[in-house]
Amino acid sequence: MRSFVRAAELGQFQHAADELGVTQQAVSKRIAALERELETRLFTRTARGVEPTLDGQAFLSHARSIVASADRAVAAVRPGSRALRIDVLGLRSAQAVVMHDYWRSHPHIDLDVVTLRVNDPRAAVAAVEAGDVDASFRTVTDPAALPPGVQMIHAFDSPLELLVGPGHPLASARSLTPPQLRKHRIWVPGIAPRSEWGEFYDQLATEFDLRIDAAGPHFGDEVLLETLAESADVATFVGARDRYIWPANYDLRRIPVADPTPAYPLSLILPGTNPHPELRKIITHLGTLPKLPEPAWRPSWAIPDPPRS
Amino acid sequence: MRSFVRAAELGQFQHAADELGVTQQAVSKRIAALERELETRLFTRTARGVEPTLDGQAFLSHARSIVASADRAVAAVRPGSRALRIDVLGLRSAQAVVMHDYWRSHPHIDLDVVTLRVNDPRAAVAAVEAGDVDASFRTVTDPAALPPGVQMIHAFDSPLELLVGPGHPLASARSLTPPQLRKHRIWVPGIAPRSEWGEFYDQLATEFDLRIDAAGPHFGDEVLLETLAESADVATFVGARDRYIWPANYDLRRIPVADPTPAYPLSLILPGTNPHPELRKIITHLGTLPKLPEPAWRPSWAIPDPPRS
DNA sequence: GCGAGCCACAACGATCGGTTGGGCACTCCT
DNA sequence: AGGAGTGCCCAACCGATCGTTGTGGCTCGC
Repeated sequence: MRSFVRAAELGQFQHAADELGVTQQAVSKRIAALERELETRLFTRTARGVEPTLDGQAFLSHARSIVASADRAVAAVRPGSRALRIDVLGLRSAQAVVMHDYWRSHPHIDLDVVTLRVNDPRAAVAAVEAGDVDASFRTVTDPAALPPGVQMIHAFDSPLELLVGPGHPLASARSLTPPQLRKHRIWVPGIAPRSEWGEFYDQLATEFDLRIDAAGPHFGDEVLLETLAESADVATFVGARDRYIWPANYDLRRIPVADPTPAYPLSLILPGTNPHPELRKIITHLGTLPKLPEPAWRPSWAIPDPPRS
Repeated sequence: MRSFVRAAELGQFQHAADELGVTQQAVSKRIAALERELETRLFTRTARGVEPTLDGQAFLSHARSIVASADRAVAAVRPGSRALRIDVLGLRSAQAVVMHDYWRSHPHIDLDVVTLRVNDPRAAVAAVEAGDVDASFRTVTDPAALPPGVQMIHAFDSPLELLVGPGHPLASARSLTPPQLRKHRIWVPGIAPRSEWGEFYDQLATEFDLRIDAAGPHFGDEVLLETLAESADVATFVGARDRYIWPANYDLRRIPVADPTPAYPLSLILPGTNPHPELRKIITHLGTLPKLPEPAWRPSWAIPDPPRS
């Protein structure tokens, strides 16, 4: 592939061979193999070199894309000068959506979004400390326990929305207040009791006297959505930015909650010194996200938004 | 690469091997080779399969991009179901810019922009007839001479702008009319006498009594631009959409011409029957381009704009 | 504790990919 | 017109690689 690209750009097999450190015959064989595989002639041979045919021109842009991707791929795992790597809770989470948006507006950044296969935020702290990831969208409820060299900052607030099926009594509401959710069963499966989210829902339930049922195992989003779609009295919470686009969307409705807006405060754990240079831009971008509508409710451990630098 | 992607998606070497039609050992060796090359562990081996490591996750998205590009690359040259292929005069031409804009707003189209290495528009007609390209942004001045099965339609009008260096007497004008260009030498090198562009400039010069000097060989855009930049009495014409971004831009100025606006009418040669399905969308898109400001001047052979369908 | 399932290692044959050497076609220069 | 130079292709050779079969180690579940 590289031989093809360089040969097309330089117009001569010989020059491409010199650049690649092989003989001209090797390049010739590579191109010939490519042409045999594609059953197409990619170059017209002239007296002073080669020129891409129409097929060769069409192939060239894709070939460039391949070698560029290959370079990025090795750069992504090469220690030292590797791509910015950020840990998110899942590819459908608001965190991932925000990072995706950022990537779409900055297409040239070398960004890799990964998910640490751990539940304990302290493992995420260790991963940041060890350099396995450059930053992690997780929250430790006791910031004082952070080891030196690791800091946690406020990322953005994720306001909650109620997700209900078409048969639910609140299905046609345009907006809801927390007191209106009283007596309705809210099911958030797969939330561990002592986790950040468990604490969050505990505080939320206590504050507004809600019935938030965190019990029961989580059999996957499909099961949850199907249950919601068919039930007339079960609802759940999702973040406003969470990605919920399925092939079959079950006709579910997302209803914003306000007065006050309950929001989960997302944090970013990152090294205290020498963060990845691209990370600063992302933090700046996080600061430009729309603010939460006031009044808002946040759990007790929420970090105040730092002054805009 | 495909082995890696499928193994990561399926979570087992065995399943990936079955899909790829090789043995599990072969997949294992491929991954091992990849890991040796990258000097990184891409999977953690568990009792019930494999799971991507952080590096593996980071690598995965790039690997997906590579296989997708590879698939597109072969599709681009596979006869039968191949990508839409359009011939433009050059990658900096207004035609190419318009196609690039179209691609940016329709990223999923499989579009290949190529350049036929011919000067005669009849060769472009033959290429369309033979199916080497799906369409060509060229113009034959006698549409009646088109063979059956090939048609030519109006694409869009490319208004002219004057390109001058900072020392030229017209350099500070915000806009110009054709009569104001009289007595100024306009140099358009590399235009063959009997070609479409030669005819165009002939008619333009006659109409407005201009000094358009098409003589002299064309030594490349760099030479032309450098000449313009250093000369106080030479100017040239460029299309308003032509791409003229060089690392050193020589402080050249583009000055629109109006009252009337001289415009080169760009045509599209395409098969009369069974055009590529994506081509219809592009033709529709061409119809949505901003119209030429009136009054306008076009050469005698300009095709009237067809009624909007 | 034992079988099932999955991955890694070893050995072997076929194929691939590179090199050297030679040849042909074309251009340029004398 | 002829020779030097250049650029690509073909042939022969050889080492590396790739995929196969066979085997062993490991974990999980019954």
